[in-house]
Amino acid sequence: MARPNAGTKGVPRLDRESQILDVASEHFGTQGFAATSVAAVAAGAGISKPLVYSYFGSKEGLYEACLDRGGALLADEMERIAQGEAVGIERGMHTLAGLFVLLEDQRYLWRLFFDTTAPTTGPIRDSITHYADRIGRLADEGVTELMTLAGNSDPLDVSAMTSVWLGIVDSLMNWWVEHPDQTADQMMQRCLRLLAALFGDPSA
Amino acid sequence: MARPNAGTKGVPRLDRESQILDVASEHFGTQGFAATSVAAVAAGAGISKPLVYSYFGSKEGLYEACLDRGGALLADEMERIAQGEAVGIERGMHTLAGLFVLLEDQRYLWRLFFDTTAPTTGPIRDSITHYADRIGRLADEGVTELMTLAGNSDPLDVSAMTSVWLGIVDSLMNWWVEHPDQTADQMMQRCLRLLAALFGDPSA
DNA sequence: GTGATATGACTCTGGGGTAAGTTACCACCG
DNA sequence: CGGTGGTAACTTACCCCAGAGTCATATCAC
Repeated sequence: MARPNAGTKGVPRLDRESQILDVASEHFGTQGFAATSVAAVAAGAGISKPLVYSYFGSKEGLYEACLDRGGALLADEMERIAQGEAVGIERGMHTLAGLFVLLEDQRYLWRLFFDTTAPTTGPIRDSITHYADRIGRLADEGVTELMTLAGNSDPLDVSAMTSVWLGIVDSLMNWWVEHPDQTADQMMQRCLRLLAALFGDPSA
Repeated sequence: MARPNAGTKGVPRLDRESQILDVASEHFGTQGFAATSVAAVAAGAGISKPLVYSYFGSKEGLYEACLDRGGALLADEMERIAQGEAVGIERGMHTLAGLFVLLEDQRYLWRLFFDTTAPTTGPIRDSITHYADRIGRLADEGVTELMTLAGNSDPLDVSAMTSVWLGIVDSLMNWWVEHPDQTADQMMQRCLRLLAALFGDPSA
């Protein structure tokens, strides 16, 4: 029977995969795993569902591919930043600056790794754990430095502080999503002002 | 045909409703709306699915009932705390102390109002908005005070700082969920230590 | 022609929602 | 104080559909 839209459109697999991952990451990042449907992703990419399955195997495979691409991007950049000389609060600010620039066009990416509706078993669990650990280790490192300088090295305190730090990043990313007109630079300036307000920085 | 488990078990409606809401709030709060199934809630409460529907009408009705009960509890307590004299960081600490005591046995409750998989239309949207606004207004009030004292009253700055503050509360609640052995009092002491580490409090 | 790109039209399962029936409690009547 | 009808509390067994996943086929580049 006639299938008027079939046949290649001349888009190579790797390009198409990348395009699908763009759409899928946004859906997963904003709606969450459970609330995202593969059909919606396919429609968003302007293709049909079977092509998505042909390239990624399953919904979980698609999510995993998003995690791998996004996680590598995030973790690599954060590890690069962590090699700087800054410590304590300053290191945190450098990290934020890097994240703002990196994620300006995909602000939802951060949330992929904090989705409570994601499956907690199998390769997805592993992938989330892997990248969350890489990111978390850097956060932990920075927080440990800061806490040690302040004379506190209680492991639970460090753990809680790390969680708070990641929560701060999370809430800034969410706020940014809701304020699309804000540039990365404006975000950074804002963070510096907030910091100044908190610490009564005389330069404010 | 035989229905060996049918018939009343002598539990009055209001008691049963409350029990269902306990289970449902925990599921919704930990798994999120989309990833929670009514059957699982019913099983958790030791009853069958139709009873849940008989009492709450729909999955959304059930969620709304959770929101109403939890939201009233949260907002009332936070409004009570806000009547105190404390300002700035101190007010924040008082709020945390109150929340820790209030939520010691239902730490997931906070997350009901920050679930991205919840429907964004209809009465649920209204209910979330209502309580999030009540809570958010208090947070905004406290943050505005703090920022004004520091000489910054830019509305976007205040908005972002409020978001960060709510994010801090959120991350502390999440950390608490993952550390069930920690008491409310221990949490409060920990927060004071973290604050001291940040601000170099000489009393530390 | 061959293989990569692509799709229409299916199947099937999980979970929201329902119809109809069962049992226990209780108020009221005799 | 026993019967008895009404209602509240409950269940089994089902319907139904959205969405995950598949199959057979069609088109195009080379």
